[in-house]
Amino acid sequence: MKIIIADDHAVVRSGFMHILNFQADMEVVATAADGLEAYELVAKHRPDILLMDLSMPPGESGLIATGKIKEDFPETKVVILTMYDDEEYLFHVLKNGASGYVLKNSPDEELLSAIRTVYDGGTYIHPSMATSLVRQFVKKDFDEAETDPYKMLSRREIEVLPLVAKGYGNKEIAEMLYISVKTVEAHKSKIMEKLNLKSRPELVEYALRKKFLNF
Amino acid sequence: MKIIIADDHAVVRSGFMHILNFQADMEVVATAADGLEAYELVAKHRPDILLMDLSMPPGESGLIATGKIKEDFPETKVVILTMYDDEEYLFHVLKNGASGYVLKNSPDEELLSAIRTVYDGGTYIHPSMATSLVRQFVKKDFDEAETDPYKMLSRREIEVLPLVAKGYGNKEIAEMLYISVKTVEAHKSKIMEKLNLKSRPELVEYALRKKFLNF
DNA sequence: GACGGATATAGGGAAAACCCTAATTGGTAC
DNA sequence: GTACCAATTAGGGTTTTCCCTATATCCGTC
Repeated sequence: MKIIIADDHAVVRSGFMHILNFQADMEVVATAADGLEAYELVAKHRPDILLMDLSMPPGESGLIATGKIKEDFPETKVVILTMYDDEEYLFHVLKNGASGYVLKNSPDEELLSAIRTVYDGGTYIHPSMATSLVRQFVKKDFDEAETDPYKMLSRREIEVLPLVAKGYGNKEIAEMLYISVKTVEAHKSKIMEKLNLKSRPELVEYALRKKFLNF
Repeated sequence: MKIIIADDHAVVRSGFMHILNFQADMEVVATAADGLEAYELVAKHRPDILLMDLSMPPGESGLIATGKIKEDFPETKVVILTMYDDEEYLFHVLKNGASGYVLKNSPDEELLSAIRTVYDGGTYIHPSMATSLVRQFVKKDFDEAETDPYKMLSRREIEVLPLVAKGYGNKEIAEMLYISVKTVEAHKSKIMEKLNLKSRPELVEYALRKKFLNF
């Protein structure tokens, strides 16, 4: 099978190429540094499999590219390789047409197995994430708006989130916003519920990721 | 030369191993998923080179591990492989004793060249960062004592600071570091005293400014 | 030996966070 | 009218943090 690898890190691309070219049934025909380049190479080489990183800053992301490639080159199957085990990413990627979702923190054998499963017409998802997928499938239809904190959270929640993340106490936040401590607690709890965050460190990380912490 | 690879992503480790084992003069003798494991493997194998990622959450970071390894195994040379091209990271890493700093967004040849340079007793820095280093070197005597957390804080304090800033509770940090809650409280208090920080938000801001939160 | 720093830990009380539950009001959509 | 969400607030119990004080050991320096 013909494979293209897309990852923003050159030595990482090279490493994957070495792994895959060791397999008798796999041949890496090209490598790309971002989604745009991946699209162009898919158009040129028409591979069986595109193995692509999800996040390739500053270039086009694997998510965007997946959608375009599935639309224009449906015979090429996309396997996403990523560090993100957050189910939100998984859902987005699958909705955009990817056939596989593999974590970078997986052994080679799993990556190879995923590629072969997808090549044979199946869909591969890391087992630890399959449960999340089923649960989410049962819920109401997933909506694009749900990835954007500005659409998921209320205005007040958007005010409270960075303050909590910056380490201000509930009492301090209450004084800043002219509300009661109980209200702050309630907002924080609701934020974590809406964003499915289980701990304060997760909240801080989320705030950092979403660039909420500009001092 | 004997090499150990440390990176939190299994397939990435494997990829690097493939690249390096292709070289007649290189042999990968072990791989580690975090700083702690890297330390143990260095103790066991006494490699010539440790090729290590800078950020390996949730395990011990490459920065912390570099300091420990340089202290206890000075004959092993550390090459940091990272996505971070920010000079702040570079300086911290070099101060902690690393001999090489290579960006993941580099071609194989550069990685191999860096390893060989370091093995031969040199120091390797990506050319794009060398200018920054010289500029900062000129400034450094003037500013260093005042602003350098690595001079102001003890090793343990440097471990505790980012954890506090990330929102982990004292109890959680105590469990992570195998110390008592009281010790965590003491370290945090000492950190704030030394850095003249008056509140938790100031501590978080400091940690962000000094780029402690991606470690 | 004296001193200081690093690391570790304790006691104890007050304050705060966490967590669960519950309620009210206003606005909007059906 | 009903249901839902946002904003606000409460009660109450448990856990944790904060803050102050104190101690011990080890190591390095003078």
